[in-house]
Amino acid sequence: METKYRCNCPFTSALDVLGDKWMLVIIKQMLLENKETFKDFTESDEAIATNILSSKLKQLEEYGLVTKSKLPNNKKSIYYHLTDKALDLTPVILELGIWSDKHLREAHPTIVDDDGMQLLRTDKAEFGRVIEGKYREKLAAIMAISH
Amino acid sequence: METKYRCNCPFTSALDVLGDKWMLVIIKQMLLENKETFKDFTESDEAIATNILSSKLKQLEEYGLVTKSKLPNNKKSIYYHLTDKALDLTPVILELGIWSDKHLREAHPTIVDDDGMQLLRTDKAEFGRVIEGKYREKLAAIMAISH
DNA sequence: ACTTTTGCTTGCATAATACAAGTAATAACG
DNA sequence: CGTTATTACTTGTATTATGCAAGCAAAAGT
Repeated sequence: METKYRCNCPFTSALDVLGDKWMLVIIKQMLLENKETFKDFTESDEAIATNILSSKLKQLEEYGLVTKSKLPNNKKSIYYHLTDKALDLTPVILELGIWSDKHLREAHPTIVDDDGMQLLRTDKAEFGRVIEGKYREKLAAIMAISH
Repeated sequence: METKYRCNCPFTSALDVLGDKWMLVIIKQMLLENKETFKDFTESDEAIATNILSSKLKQLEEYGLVTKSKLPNNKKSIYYHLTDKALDLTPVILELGIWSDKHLREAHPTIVDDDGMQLLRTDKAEFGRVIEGKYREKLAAIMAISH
């Protein structure tokens, strides 16, 4: 893969990497929904096809947004996790959620509105700290035992 | 057009609307680069094809992100502008820019780094206020004379 | 041993995007 | 007034991205 950047605009360049149907969704699933393995992703609500998932995970790796590891007690499963570069996309994802919460409910009334969304609405920074903290904890645990 | 939302996740739903190669780029061009007419867009660095531009502008209208107007002294040009719903995407666009600034320069060294980017880096909130303020001013001027 | 699970790949269908050309309605110019 | 240029598109075709179904090898479970 060799990304063709459309131009020198930083905003457009970000979208050259992330502007498709799946990249940010997969990152969100890892960050917010504890998805770690191939199977986890295939079972998610978004129902990504396995060939797309496979190719997107490869792209994410090439961009340095995702790394893989195996756990010693499980030779079958591969664990995917986010790098710091991907964790720095947290604000982008949060802002998308805030916008969605405010503007998409009219067209799409069944969008979830749980405690998490309420926290995001009332204290975005705290929401960000909480999820990033949780993710880093989990990551540390996995890294400690993976090889 | 009838958007198929993949699921009830607010983040994914935002990407059902915005997650493609062009939607956020066009919004950015209007917000940050004073693009207003069909011609403006075709002449931009991103070099969008006219058929894509046409279909994306239609989508943006249908989503309530863009409206059109004509100026009394010009029967040829159609002026496209952002709605409040689209202006609320400013934080998303800024966060994409911040991420790009921090992480994409290595892979794509020619990304611009001007006064605007410096302000974005050092004072995101101020950057947001400035560009949104400027846009609203311009919009008010156009609205005052359009029919 | 046999079956199931996991992490993929392959083949084919459809949808999104790209490129080139053409068109109708203005507007500008001689 | 007639000719040319500009603007906002559409149409046709090629290429790329995504979707769906099936298959497959390695590991795990029974």
